[in-house]
Amino acid sequence: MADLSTPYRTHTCGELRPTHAGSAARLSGWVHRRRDHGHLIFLDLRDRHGLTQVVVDEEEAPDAHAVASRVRSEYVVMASGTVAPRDADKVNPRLATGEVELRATDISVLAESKTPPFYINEPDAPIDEPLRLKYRYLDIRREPMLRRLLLRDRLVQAIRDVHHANGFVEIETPDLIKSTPEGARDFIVPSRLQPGSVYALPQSPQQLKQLLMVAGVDRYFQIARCFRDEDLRGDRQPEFTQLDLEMSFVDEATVMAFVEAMAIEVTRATVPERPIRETPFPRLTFGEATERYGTDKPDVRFGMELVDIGPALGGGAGEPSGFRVFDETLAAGERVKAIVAPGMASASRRETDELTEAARRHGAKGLAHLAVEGPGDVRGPIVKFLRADALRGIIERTRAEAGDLVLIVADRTDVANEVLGRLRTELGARLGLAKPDELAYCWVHRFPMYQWDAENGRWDATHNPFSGVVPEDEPLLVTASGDPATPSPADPAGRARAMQFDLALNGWEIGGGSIRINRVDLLRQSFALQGYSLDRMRNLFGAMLEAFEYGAPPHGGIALGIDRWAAVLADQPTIREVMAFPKTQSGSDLMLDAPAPPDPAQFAELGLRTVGVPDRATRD
RNA sequence: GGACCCGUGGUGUAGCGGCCCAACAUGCCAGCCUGUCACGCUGGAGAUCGCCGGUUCGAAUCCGGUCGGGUCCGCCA
Repeated sequence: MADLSTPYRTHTCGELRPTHAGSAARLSGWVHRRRDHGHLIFLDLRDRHGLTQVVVDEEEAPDAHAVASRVRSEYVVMASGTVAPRDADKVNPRLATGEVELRATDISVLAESKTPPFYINEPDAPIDEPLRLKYRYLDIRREPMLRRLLLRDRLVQAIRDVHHANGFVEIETPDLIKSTPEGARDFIVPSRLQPGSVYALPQSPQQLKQLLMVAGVDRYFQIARCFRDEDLRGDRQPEFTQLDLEMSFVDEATVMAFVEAMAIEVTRATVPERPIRETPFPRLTFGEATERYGTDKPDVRFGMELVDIGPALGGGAGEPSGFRVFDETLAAGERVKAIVAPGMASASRRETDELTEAARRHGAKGLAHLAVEGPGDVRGPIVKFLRADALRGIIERTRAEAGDLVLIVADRTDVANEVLGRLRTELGARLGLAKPDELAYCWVHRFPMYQWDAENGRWDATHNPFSGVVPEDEPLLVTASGDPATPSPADPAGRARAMQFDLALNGWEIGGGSIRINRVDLLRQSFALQGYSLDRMRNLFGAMLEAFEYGAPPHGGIALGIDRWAAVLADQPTIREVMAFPKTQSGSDLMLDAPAPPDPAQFAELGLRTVGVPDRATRD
């Protein structure tokens, strides 16, 4: 360790113990709290390491006492004196340093402070978030925020350790790159040297890391800043951080195995007190995930899975169930699915109305419910329509028990899954079904390669456009017509599955990866299906396409959202809580007051002027 | 682009047509206090209720707009 001793302090505010008793010490920190007893003043001195009580006795140190009596909250103070053990009845068990105190002989004010706009010394006090963001440097002085940034530091540190221990090389890639059309809107940066041209900020280092594979780097990782100009959410900021990694000469199993082992080790190093629910991580195909949980990022801490009750209703083929909505849905080839809300049979009319309203908001035409009062005693508005055996069949298939509420959606498969998936998430939270400490990782893989973009009449990559196809599905990468220029929703390509894998944690999507296409012919074929002409491909991905002519090794990797990962590990509802300086939903930095109108001189230099924006968008 | 919620002394809340030129807690200021640790006691200052407009005899309270913040939809491979 370097020698970091300074004139300002001999110890931190979290360091002194009874073993230091009798020795001289000097502390510097912020005044956390002052307790003035007239001739005796107590100062709690705080730094990021802890809190130490400083005692100033007017008889012992009149000068120090005079200084202490004019000191206020958040003043930066240096206190020198002797470490003294406290009498047994004066020990403060809530402080790590509570068995000792510093008897000050000398106190000096290093900096005064205005009264802060909110409490820094009361960790539980609620504060309006905009205020916290404006004074983020004060917010970070508060213990909860500091604790979360320290957790994030442990996370990133553990990530670096594990990667280096496994032969990965951390390489930085540029932030001024070229715009590519896939995915989100780019942030662009005008070029001064080439007026009229722009750089784009990377949405992720995707192409660059693949080029590093072509370069032979073999195992790369980076804690990379990424930028996407889309609307914000609790789990989305315009700039965010990814753990980006890529490996050569690997298959799907190798990448997933490494990421899984890495995630476990990193989790244990970061939050050793939180149990990981299941290892190896459960693996669900995309189809299973959506059928059973109604989402591709399931929270597998609790069951309450979606159940297909079609078969209990005659499946549209046999005897009709008696309830016309169900029978017509099944006859149309659509689905009737259900979830069981445990203990909610006694839900009030108001509660069931709210659930129905939520279902409608999420796109369902309605929501049927059955309250299981006891064995054979089922109540609800649709009971009178249902044949007895259909009703019995529903209870059997859903395994609903006395006291449970069965919620049923009859709709297209995607609607039924999505609606019930959302209800499951909401009810799981409301009913407290998940153990709050538990960390439930799970893999979702075998995504469809493409989804049909009805608006543009073409196939769109479901995830990364460079993702490879599952080998046995390679023949499916064609259109029905045989010409990639005339795609249709019935093309075999729609059935092709990607070597794509997402990592979910407690219902958050924290990462997505794949084995990439490393053959130029397949890459071209895949892009052609997505409606890219050869010229457009060259313009957009020229470097990649050319590089792949020079021997691209088989490779694959993943990107994990560090902010989301940290938020879940820190048990926080938004990623803002684990970012030092986040932006508001409208993309403002309330502390720096960004974005701000441009300086016209800067604009002129770049050959730019604003058009069609309000007056306030220009600065004098 | 859309839906919904929030905006009252420094902070967090209460008040939701007249009882409010606004209450409570805490913070702040002053005085007192030698063992506190959310110290205590006494006293004091501090908000025209985000902003603009309207309804009304009367608006913190109702309505419209606007600004700011949040949740969600769209968007985000």
